[in-house]
Amino acid sequence: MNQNPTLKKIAERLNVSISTVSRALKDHPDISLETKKKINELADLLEYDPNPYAVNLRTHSSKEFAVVVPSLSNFFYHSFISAIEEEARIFGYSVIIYRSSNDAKIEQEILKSCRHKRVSGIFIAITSETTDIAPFLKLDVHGIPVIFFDKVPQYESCNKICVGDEHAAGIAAEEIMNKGIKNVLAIFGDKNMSITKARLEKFSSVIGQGEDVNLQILYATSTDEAEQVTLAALPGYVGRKFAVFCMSDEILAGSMKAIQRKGLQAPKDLGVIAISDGMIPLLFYPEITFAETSGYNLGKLSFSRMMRCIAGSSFAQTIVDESRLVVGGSM
Amino acid sequence: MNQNPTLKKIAERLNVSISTVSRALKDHPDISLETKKKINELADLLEYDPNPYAVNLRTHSSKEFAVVVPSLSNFFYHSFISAIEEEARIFGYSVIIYRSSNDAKIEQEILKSCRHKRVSGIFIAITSETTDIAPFLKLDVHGIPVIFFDKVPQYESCNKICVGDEHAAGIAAEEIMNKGIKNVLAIFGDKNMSITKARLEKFSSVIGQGEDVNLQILYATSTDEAEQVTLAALPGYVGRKFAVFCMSDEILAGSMKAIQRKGLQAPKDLGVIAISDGMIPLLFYPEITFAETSGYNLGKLSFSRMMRCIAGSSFAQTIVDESRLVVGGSM
DNA sequence: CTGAAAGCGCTTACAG
DNA sequence: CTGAAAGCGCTTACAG
Repeated sequence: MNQNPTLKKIAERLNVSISTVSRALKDHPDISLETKKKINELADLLEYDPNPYAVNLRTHSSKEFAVVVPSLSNFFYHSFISAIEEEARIFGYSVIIYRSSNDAKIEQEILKSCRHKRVSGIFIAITSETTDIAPFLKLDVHGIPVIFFDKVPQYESCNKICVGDEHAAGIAAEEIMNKGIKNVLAIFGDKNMSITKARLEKFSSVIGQGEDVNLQILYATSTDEAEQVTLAALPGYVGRKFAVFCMSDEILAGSMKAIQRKGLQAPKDLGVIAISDGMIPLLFYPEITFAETSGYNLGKLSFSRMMRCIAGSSFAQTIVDESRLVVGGSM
Repeated sequence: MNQNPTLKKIAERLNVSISTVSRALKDHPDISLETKKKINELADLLEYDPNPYAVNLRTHSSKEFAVVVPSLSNFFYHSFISAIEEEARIFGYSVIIYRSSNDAKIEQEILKSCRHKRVSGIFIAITSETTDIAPFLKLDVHGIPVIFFDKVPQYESCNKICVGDEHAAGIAAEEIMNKGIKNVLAIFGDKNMSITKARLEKFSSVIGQGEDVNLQILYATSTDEAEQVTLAALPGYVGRKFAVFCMSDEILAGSMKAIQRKGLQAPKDLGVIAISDGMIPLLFYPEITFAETSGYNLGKLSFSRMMRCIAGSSFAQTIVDESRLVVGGSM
């Protein structure tokens, strides 16, 4: 059973010291070209790769980023992770993905593991239960930068990269206004979430600028509930020119079920518009028009912020990514 | 900046040797109860946790499993990972998730990283490009068990945990027969994939047992293509009693779009049935009837196989998880 | 230009 | 029951 090659083995075979091999492999200027050449050749031949545990033990640094998300079955996080991986590859980092299952206790365990592993940095969308952000700040102090994305804490002084909730809600509302629709049924998520508040406020304010507009606002905390409330509200609109706005994919899935159940078809019988990461709107015909919240963009932004932190930038910053309208056939 | 506590620090504070601390913390019988007690108390107080790099360097073993999947935006893999994490937590292992992006080169890099990290075991769904399985076998030889799941290689002598393709196709076909439907439009995926062959063969054979049954088989390698081929085929069926069978979620998404586009509604105008992991069928009203392929079950099966390998079982085994019918309202 | 040595934090065979 | 010592594989200040 051939073991992984080590510096020692290479050194013995070449009759040089371990130090020399180590230096040659990292192209240290002290080592002669000739020595470097023969060492590199043998290392290539043996497919030498440094033992990451030994390196870490010595240097206290891993070239690893951690990404922590509440859930993986989510197009938005998926594209976020894609963006991080793309960038990380370029800079020679690898990416470890953790899933908190939206459980604050698991999140704490993951954090601890990240600390012990001395990851180079953490990208995290916190759970909805997370209240204590002291552990995160502590990591930052210990030299492990933390970039919060999407689900971020209220606390001001940390690095936050967010979806432009107001902006997305605004362009959805404008699209409704542009179509001259005067009756609007808007379904929002959990009243207590800051994301709901931000989207609701902007949406209402834009819609409120129209004349004679009739806006009904409902809330749902799950896909099932969204189906129920939409189902109950729809009869009041049938026959009139109206639009349904869904503030998220979770809501959209439920509302679309209610709409199908009532036998209504967009854009003939009603308009449908959502804020979405872009997966679910494509499953229907016609495709649903939506204000896109792009995980991919957020990933790119987060990564460049991370690299700045690693380079030593210490001030915290909140970055907001703007949304764009993706036109389907549902309005 | 307070560093992480180490054995040395605890030893110094308590005026004992590092060896004693190490032993006390792992409840070694040699150490007196009294000593153990005071050491454990201090360790708790300091929130001591062994440095995983040092432990690994010494013992050549990490308590980590790697899960490698082609894609994360997939309900099936998501529930597979859930199952693995649940079990791993119980046994004190942590789980690292890698994504190969269905790229054989990235897969190789991940494998290399797993080897260097000396993970305790690997669960992998291989890419569709993967042809050389020698690297996997090599890991097995080096004492890192590899459990293939879902997307598995042809090679016989390895541990494979698969979805029951034949079984799922069989129960979907039976459901169609039971409903007395004589016209069947079946859409399958990439002709070259073994999964397609297995499902097709069983499906055809069960349908073939019916009398006067008219079966049309089409292929599509993407959601868009599924939409196109379904769209082209539908007009031939309108007005007759017929069913559409979709062999996967990818196909289902496309076919449903075509069905919606033609203004057809299940179960009034046609029957719809699929093989699915259970996410997409729930987005429609009525919900689509499907033969379930459960990632969760597969995860549980894979994990118990893994633990057996770690315990020393050396013979390879192929396990097939059977499917069950989830009745929606589409038939 | 090259090497010997110390040390990262742990485990464990050996000695007492 | 406890400790000194070696060593896992690496890096780097120090010496020559």
